[in-house]
Amino acid sequence: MTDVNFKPDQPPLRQGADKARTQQPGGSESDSADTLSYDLIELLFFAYRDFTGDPDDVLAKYEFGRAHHRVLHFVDRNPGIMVTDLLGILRITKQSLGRVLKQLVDAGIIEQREGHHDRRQRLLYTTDRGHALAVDLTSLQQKRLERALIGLPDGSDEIIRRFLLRMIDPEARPQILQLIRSLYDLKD
Amino acid sequence: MTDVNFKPDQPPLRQGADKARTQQPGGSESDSADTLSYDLIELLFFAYRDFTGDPDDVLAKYEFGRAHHRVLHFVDRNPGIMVTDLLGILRITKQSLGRVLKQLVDAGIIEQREGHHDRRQRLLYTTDRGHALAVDLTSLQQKRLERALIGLPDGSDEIIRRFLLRMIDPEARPQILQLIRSLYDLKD
DNA sequence: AATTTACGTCAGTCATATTGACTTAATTCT
DNA sequence: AGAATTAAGTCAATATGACTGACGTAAATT
Repeated sequence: MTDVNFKPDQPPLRQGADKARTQQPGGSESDSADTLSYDLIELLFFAYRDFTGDPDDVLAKYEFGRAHHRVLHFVDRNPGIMVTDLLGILRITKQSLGRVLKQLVDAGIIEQREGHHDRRQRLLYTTDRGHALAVDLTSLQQKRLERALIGLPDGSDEIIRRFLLRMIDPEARPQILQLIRSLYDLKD
Repeated sequence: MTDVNFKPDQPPLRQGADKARTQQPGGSESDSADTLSYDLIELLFFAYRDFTGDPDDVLAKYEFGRAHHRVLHFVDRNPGIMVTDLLGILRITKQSLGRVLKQLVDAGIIEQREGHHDRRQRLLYTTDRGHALAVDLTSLQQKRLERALIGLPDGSDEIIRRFLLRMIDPEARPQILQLIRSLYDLKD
């Protein structure tokens, strides 16, 4: 067994069923409305966990964490991005970014250059090494996505893209679509 | 503007394009193989962020975090679960769970009862309050999922379920399918 | 009777995030 | 030209959620 610690020889969890509330786990009884369905929620939880797990393993060798990955990813995707814009994408504070960014710069993964027109700016770029690492991490995730998609009916990726886009807060979608340049045409 | 701090009046990010590496962001040039595509990766990132954002806001009022949510969720889903099994699902250590669980117990959200057959066990149950909170959080996420699904072609949810399942490490799938009882029949 | 299991706890550490205040330099506004 | 704003960085303190390693106790299993 890998990591998860189940005991498949025991009755699959839940040995108790004594209290008041009708003891149906995802109970279709006393619940809010028309039977909560948990499957998508839980699938998303586990899928995302494993999705981020691949890069995490590689990053660990560099003594980097997920925060470094996010910064590296968006800098590599947006060469010359301003610190302020990066903060906006990541929705973290300057102070949080500060430490992580410094480590990436010190490690020769990210480079800062003065802005052309605005000399207050420190535009961010990946170095060649940094770009290589970013590509490495991205292709791990890409491979997982490809493996998950093969075997699904034609047009599934389109459906999944639309689904994911619509999971995002409507107000945030325009900016994200802009970020993901390849999807300008995606039907909402 | 909500939260993301873009400047739509500026050229949509990236003002620089000077260095060596062909400055195509997701470069179809020098990259590993057949053009990395970033859209699904980024959609998943933002979708998951907003998906967890709804519960986070509610939990903040209780002074709880995402760790509490995960514990609450899986205890509510598996009434009478053993501490050991919960650790296995969450893939965290006893010590990490300890603090969070204690807070949930102190707040009257989760209840511990001695095992029937095995008196070493502290089986975990949500209290009525805890169950109510769990339902509350779940329905927020459920609503977001429903909003994302309406308008998609028939059978989309099936495709998405299969996709998400296949994003999970193959070794972990059996246990997860067992956890998500409603999906026993899901075609791999 | 010895071993293993379930649970808890003590103590220390780390990574990632937060808030608030303040500085410097550069740009923009009036 | 002077005032206000913006970009970036920094100091200091704090919180959360995770980790390791070690140890203890009670109950079950072998």
